[in-house]
Amino acid sequence: MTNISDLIELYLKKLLSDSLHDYVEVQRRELANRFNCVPSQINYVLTTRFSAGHGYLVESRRGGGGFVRIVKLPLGQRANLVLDVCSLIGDSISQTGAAGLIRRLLDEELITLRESHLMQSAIRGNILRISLPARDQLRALILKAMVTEVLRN
Amino acid sequence: MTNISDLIELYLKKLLSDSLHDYVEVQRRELANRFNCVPSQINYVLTTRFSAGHGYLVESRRGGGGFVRIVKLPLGQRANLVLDVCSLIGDSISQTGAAGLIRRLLDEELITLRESHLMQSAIRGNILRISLPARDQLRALILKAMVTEVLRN
DNA sequence: TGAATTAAGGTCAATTAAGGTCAAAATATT
DNA sequence: AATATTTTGACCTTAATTGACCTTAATTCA
Repeated sequence: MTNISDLIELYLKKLLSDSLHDYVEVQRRELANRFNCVPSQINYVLTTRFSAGHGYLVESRRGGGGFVRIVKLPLGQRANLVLDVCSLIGDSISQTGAAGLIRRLLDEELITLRESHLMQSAIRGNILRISLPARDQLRALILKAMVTEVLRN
Repeated sequence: MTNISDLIELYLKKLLSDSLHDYVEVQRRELANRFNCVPSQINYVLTTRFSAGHGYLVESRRGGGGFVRIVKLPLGQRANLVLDVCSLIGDSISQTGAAGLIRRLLDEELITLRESHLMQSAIRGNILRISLPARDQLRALILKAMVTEVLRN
């Protein structure tokens, strides 16, 4: 791991975790200077390691007194997301209904592929072997517990 | 045993056993240079001697500052692990028993923290609200399904 | 005030530095 | 001799680094 980009990434993440806020502000020039690289390498690091997909938001301002602000987006920002999903589940849900919902969470990148598999496996009909009205109710309970767990924070 | 591949294999295994971690990082170019062979011979050694079947995991990165990381998988991380864990669970398991097992999977880094939370939430007693002998049986079924899902591959 | 200057940051393409694949040739084994 | 394993090299893909040129904002000064 002798490349500069990784070092810059680490440095910025340290700044972020040391910060009292959920963001950090730096100067591109100053940073480039500190790491002995050209300024555009900072942009390279920002786009390859601090993209929205990585959970970051980068804002900047040019000109005198310019800066680069890196904001760490708390995962699943919307506070009522868990409530929304839980009310979507209700107190009874079919296996296909549950599958579709888990799929949506995956598409929204709120859970990983492994997590989606994990959740699917826990609520399959051949596992929850009890008679039908109760089975869908139990599935709803388990699914809501898992969603609440994984979407919080 | 005068072929280069064997020497490279030995060299890498020595690096691994000398390492403080369960992995070692090398540069393909550098290694090829050290053994006076073409870089692709390193790949040959990796695929013939450090495959998953041999209990190793190989990751790599291209480009500047690229590397090859060889991870030695802890014994038993292979296919029969699922069987072992499942027989450990049996056909009935208490909540504390399940919690301990999930904790162990986490410690062994077979699952992530989030995944462990996910699994715990799915088998809690207040979720599985049915009378007692049946509840532990249901928990065993769910847990085995989840473990099988997440540990395969 | 308004133009010139200075001080930032942005874009993009070229270059460099890795690692990957695959199949042919060479060598060992059976 | 036939088969399996090892060695080699040509060609490919990905990631990092660099630099030339562009845009925007603040400051200075005529």
